[in-house]
Amino acid sequence: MSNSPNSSPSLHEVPILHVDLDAFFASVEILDDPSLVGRPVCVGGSAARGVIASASYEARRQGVTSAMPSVVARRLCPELIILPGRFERYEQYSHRFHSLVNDLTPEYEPLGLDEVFADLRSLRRLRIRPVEAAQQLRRRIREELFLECGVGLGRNKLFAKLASKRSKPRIVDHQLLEGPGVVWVSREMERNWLEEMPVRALWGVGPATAKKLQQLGLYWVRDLRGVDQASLARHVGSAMAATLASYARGEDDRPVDSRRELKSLGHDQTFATSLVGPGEVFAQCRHHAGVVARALRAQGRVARTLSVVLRFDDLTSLSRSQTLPFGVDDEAAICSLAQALAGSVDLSRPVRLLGLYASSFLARENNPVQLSFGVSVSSDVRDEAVEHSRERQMSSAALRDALDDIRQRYGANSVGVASDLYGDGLRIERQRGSHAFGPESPTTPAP
DNA sequence: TCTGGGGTCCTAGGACCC
DNA sequence: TCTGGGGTCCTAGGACCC
Repeated sequence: MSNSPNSSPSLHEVPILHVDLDAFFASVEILDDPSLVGRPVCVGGSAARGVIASASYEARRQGVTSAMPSVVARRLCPELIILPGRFERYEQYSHRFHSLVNDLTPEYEPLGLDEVFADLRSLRRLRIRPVEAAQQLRRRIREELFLECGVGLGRNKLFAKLASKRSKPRIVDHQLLEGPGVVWVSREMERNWLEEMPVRALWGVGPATAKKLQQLGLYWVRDLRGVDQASLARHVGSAMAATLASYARGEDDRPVDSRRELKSLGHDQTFATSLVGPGEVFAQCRHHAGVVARALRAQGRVARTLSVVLRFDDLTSLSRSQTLPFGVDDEAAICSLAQALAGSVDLSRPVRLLGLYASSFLARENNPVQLSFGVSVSSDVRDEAVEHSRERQMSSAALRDALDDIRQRYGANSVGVASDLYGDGLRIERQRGSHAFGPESPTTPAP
């Protein structure tokens, strides 16, 4: 890796840039609270089932890494400070980060809050060398956001990402070693890079795929070169086989896409103590429905498909979904569908995680039926409510049909859930017992 | 040591239409 | 009367990314 500045490559050679902020969440926390400087800081869940989302380099020196269970992290580093995370704050920093990249080129594609790919080809007329552009970007991120980052440059996303990984600081024997900050992979270097790379380093190869490849005797990227793609496909699927074959040749045709649209959104939560029984699960559905409904409205979208995911104490998961002929963004409607979907599975086992996801988006103005229900109607819908009373009747009927359909498919009545729609409100009752789990409190009588 | 929460994409089977 | 094949949508599960 001869990344000496005097052999700086051309834009033609390394048009793709990847930036990755160092220890992003933890760094923001330290910026906002200077008393944390020099201390081992993490962001993550501190409860029994929590994991580390981001670890400062001081924490990493003690062996703490992201995705590590917090229980383990604390054992490695008893003085570890685990903060709960303030995602609105990280989003503010992320927007400022994106706007610095945007000053370089509008052709960029965010990956999470703290990484960005950029296509530098539009800089051609400025006669700026890619390494120079990368160094400028790093300087601005440091001087204006007070954050550190690593930048990689390559022919495509594959090499840019591998390069940015090498640009970062490393921990060796509990000591922090500075990284080069900017790393590029020139055409001559590409083959050597791939030669020494384990398959696990490739994008899309996680623990499961790595294990399958290992069983086939494939440990290194170079091992993939001679493999017959059709026989590889029998083990890892045709799409993965094609991707691996391309990457092994250093080819990656994924474009930098600055116009990607959100395809799904949702909310899930792992509980320190598992939920027991339909009552607790349904109450949590209502909370999740509120989160998802607000997120949809913030996006100006309605969703036709809702999915519920349950994870049990043995870590097995199960999902149920339903696609409607119209979109919803209303808390009451989403809640009743979520409860019907959750109620269609056997809830006698404790539930460790409950997730609720929305997809198949429509723009609100393209929704064939405008849904609205009493308790959580947003103001703009309420203004239209009177003149759209007929549509509202339609939507109530359509929603009821959807709920009936769920019960018919899954035999939901057999697990003790029934529902009724009345007026503008919605209520779900358990057949056994008189508890109500609708939008009203359990003791509220029907109007 | 025992695994979060935000997402994306792929696969496979079934239903339905032409 | 018995049967095809392709396309699209939906559902469920799994793997992966940060």
